[in-house]
Amino acid sequence: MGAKGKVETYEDDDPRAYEQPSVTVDLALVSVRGGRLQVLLIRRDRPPYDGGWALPGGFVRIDESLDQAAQRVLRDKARMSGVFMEQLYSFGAVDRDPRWRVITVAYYALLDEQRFEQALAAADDLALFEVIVPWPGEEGGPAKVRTPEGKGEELAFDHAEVLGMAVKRLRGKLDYSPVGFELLPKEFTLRQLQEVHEAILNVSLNKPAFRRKMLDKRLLQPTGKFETGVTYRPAELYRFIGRKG
Amino acid sequence: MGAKGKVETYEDDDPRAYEQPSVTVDLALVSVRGGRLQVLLIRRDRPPYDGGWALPGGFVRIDESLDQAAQRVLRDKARMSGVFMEQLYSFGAVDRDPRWRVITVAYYALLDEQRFEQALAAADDLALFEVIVPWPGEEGGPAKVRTPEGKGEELAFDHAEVLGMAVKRLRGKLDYSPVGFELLPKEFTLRQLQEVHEAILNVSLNKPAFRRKMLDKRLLQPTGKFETGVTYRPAELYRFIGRKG
DNA sequence: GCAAAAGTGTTAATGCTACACCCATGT
DNA sequence: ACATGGGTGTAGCATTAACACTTTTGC
Repeated sequence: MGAKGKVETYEDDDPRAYEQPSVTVDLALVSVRGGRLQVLLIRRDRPPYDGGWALPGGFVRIDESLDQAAQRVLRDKARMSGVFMEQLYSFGAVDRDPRWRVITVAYYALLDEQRFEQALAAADDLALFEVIVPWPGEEGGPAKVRTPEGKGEELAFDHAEVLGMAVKRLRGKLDYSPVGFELLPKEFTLRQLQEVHEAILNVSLNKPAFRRKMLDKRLLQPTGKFETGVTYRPAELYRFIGRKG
Repeated sequence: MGAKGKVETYEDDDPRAYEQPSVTVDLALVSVRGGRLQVLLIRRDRPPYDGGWALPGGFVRIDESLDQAAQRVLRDKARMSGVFMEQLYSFGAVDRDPRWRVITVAYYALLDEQRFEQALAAADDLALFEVIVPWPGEEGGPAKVRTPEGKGEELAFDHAEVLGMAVKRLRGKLDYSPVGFELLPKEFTLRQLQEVHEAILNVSLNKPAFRRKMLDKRLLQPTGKFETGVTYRPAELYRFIGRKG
């Protein structure tokens, strides 16, 4: 690879000189329903991990950015767009796919209950799982998943690590960013917001303290409307000031 | 690409069906010297960005993980190993390199003053720059760099964004993780630690408050030794309990 | 003694937790 | 009337910020 002149050239410029790893994006589609953190997974029907469950994903094409690839996968697999989505981390162990060398750039997307159910209905190959990540996960340990009936299932590839890191990231961003609101409809009660926080953190929170902390942030606008059809005093509905006009 | 059977197959399995993007790792080698945040950059001697300054980087090979690739680049470019390094973010805009489609996985590495100077001395193509990122960078705006003499320089590719995000990440991790210690020698004074924090955050901090906050974390061990050669009362030297025995 | 920076003590403000209590609704 | 959860007030605790002050060194 004839280096000429300087001892250390900046780079061996031409990528075609090497065999290239492939690049995929994988998506953790998460929601909170009934106080539980949930995720949409796709069943593998061939080896490796035949019968296991995987995050939906796909190759990054030569003419699209990483973010565009993630959006495309979201459209193709869940028939959905306009969802809050952020890049999570890139996973590049050599043997993470036993067939080929594949680097994956993981994203997580936050779906409110309605969109989550839309996705579940629109894509017949997606299934819903609860996510279990014990509290002090610290250095992003792996997540476990189980069916709503409680049956534990195996995650394919390194997707348990990916999902574990997604939950860890959510936990970290919860107080200083509006991720909590992305999991709720446009109008929601403070109790719903608290349930979202409790599901993500896997702890129970003090009601008055939570309430005041949220209101003090000046990110919530009271609508003057109230929930209906409840047998107790109806809670006021709030809007998040910022995203999702 | 003949999909058979199910409507949505899990993935078009074979990566060789597509033209593949290339993957590189780029490294932000940062340190704090003289109360200033600094970075090591490499001069480009050919288009694109001829004469501009870039983060050292290199292609990810087929038989090495992302972390291994980052370690290799650190060895090759800075002749160094055993340095604290973490993955930062992956950048994948289609036109971020005008020649080829290249996705880069960015890492940042934290060097103490001594290692920083070793790297600068060992690699004749690296140069030192000060990093300027105004405080409320919020959504990780681009960084600017200038020479120690104050001359502003251009960063190649999207490396201003990468460096900006590295600083933002450092700022975020400063309170709840030991990143500050990685920029200091094994034994250091509390004033030095404060200077590191001030340089990263670009704010000035209250001395007694900082002191107590650090000591209360139980991460610092007093050595009983004191700095020498100063014209004022010598400060005690502390060690970080944890990393770097 | 003086200058400079290390290191300590005190007070005030702030934020969070816990708990008690009242309010509004459906049955 | 009562059960249920929404919503508010208050007091206590811990953490942090600000400032004044004392200590130790070199000159």
